[in-house]
Amino acid sequence: MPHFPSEMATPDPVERVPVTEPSDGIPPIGQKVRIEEVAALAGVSPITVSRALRNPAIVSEARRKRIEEVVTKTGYASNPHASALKSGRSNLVAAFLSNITSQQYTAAAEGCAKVLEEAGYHLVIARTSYSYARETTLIRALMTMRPAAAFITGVMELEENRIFLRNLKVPIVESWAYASDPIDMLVGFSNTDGVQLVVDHLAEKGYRKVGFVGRSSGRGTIRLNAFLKGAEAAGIEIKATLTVANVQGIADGRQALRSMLAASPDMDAVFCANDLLGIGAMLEARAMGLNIPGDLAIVGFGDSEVAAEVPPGMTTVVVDAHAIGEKAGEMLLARLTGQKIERPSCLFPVRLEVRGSS
Amino acid sequence: MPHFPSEMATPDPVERVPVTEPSDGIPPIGQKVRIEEVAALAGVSPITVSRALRNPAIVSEARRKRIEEVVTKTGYASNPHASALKSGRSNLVAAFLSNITSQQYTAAAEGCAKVLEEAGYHLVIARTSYSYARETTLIRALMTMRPAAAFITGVMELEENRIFLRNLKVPIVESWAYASDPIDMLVGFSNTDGVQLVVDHLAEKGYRKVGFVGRSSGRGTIRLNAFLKGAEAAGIEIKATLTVANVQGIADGRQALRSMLAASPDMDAVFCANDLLGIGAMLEARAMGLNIPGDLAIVGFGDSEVAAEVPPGMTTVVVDAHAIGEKAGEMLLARLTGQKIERPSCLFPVRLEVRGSS
DNA sequence: TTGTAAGCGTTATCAG
DNA sequence: CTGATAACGCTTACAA
Repeated sequence: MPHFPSEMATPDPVERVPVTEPSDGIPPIGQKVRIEEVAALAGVSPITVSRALRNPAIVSEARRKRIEEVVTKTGYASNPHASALKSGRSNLVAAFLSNITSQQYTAAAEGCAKVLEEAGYHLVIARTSYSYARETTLIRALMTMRPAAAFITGVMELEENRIFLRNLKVPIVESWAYASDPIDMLVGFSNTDGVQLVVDHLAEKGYRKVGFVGRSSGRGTIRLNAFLKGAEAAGIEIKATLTVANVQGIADGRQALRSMLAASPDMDAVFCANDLLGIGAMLEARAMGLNIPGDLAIVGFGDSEVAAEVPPGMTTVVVDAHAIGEKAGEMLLARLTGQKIERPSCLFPVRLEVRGSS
Repeated sequence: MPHFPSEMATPDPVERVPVTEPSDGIPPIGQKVRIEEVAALAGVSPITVSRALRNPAIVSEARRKRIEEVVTKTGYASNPHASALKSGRSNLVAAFLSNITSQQYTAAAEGCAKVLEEAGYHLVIARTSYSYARETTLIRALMTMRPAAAFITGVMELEENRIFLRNLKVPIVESWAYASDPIDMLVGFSNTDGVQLVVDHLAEKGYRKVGFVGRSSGRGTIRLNAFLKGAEAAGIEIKATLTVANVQGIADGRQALRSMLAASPDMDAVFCANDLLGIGAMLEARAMGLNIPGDLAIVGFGDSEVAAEVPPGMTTVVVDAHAIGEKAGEMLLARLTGQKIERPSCLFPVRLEVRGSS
């Protein structure tokens, strides 16, 4: 239970940094300047200031310089709401993450935000994956902000929302899967191929009685189906499949492994459709005294930070989430700056990182 | 290297959900209605619609009902930019995270976003911790959006920015430390007390030759200093301290442990100022064949998901990041709805979760 | 290349 | 409790 300060808690000596640096570049802070004043000081009209700021090339060298000086001196920053109101487009970019605490998605958001921020855009992050109704409400709410673009970590499933987003005519990047008909653009990888790498690897190593743990919706289904199909073709017997509803934590992985082994003690390998499940499975297997990979091989999907670190190292399909986010940011930016995108889809190749667990 | 689609990649069969549900509540999507039209349809003036939406109590029952009907029917959503332009305040809340990929901070952001979204606010997340110059630029940029409030995962250090934020007169919650003079409000815990719990625990268990791994800036300093001071008082000898600059990953923890053990092989315990470092240290210690806690005890700070799972379980100071975020959201909301906050600081008690590693 | 005029959609203000 | 009026600060459209 939180409480209010009392003599019971010791204050932390927080270090404060006084303003020491000479104001080298950083404009004075805390003012409220309008474009009109900048214009007056620079001896031009407001619209010229506006142009100098958003499209310097079309303003004469001399005036541009003068304007820039005044902007720096006054610390002018344009009011994004006024700008958005008039132009119908803001400097916000909407990011829809199905899970805001997922390392993978936040890594992607981080990459995307970094690229966009350099161009003056800001990411508004929203969490979607609770229910379709909530997702719909959320998209509507965010889109009233007239974001300049949108980034979706995943593929929008609800047709109604796809249509809505498409109609907005803003650049949109979906991601994380190789969907054939993106709303607009796509930065993804083939889950199907990633899973196939796993199947091939397991087959080659001689594993024949395998289990599957994964989520039961969205991409979870893709990975499950790809696995079932691939395993059949490779002559691998599926001893057990276990899908967890919406969670993907380490604890779920532990639990899943325990259940599956109870039902099918003779499994020789388990494929976990994401790394956290895989790590849970590895920890549980070791706790049960199993030898990895001797008694049981374990393979994950996603290459989270821990995968390489959990002994003996978890074999996993590598997905560079940060790079996906960066690429998404670049594609959005290209569109926003009027460049033609010749290919609306960018695919990252999938790769299996083989480690000690298989 | 990303590439563009070719025959090499297999498309994923992405499941699409058609619009089947009857439009129960969810208004039709994709329209562009203005307040004027709603007013006309309801037979009132635009300002009455505005009032009915933002302060229903001051509009007569009859008109309010009529307006609500029209709003539902038309799917009207007010333009937040026009609103923000006129009123000088938006429905955005700025969140400054020093690290957007930290589980702890995103968990807090998640909690905060959840609370705020129920009241119609949206979190704009920005990453601050690169340099003071960047932080300053970022704050300026975000604040031009006239956010209704701000949430900071940490305590703002730069005095210049503190003053700027305070002058904006919007509700602000700092967090994650017990600072004595917050900009506005605070939801935190005493790092000093948390570290003291660790010191007491180590002393009680008989560890006398300990090492410290942590970050060298911000809260890192607080934890380091508290540890040095506490250890001295408890008669514990500090064999080694190692601070890493800005990273806090598992790999850093491994590296740090190796360096420290090389320099001081007789350490009997290590305190890691965050869990990821601690987990790295544990994995490395085990890889080196050390027995935990027999040869070496390890204690972390933060209670990340993995702490409990890495065998034999890592002792750590528990910080409920999600709850901190929720509480922050509630305090901001209270202020935004005009409630008086009697106490500007809310502290969460600290607790040591003792597990197998010590 | 620059400027003028007008208005984006809402809400503050003040009068009824 | 309701309405008329006038902005909020910027950028589009058009003219020079």
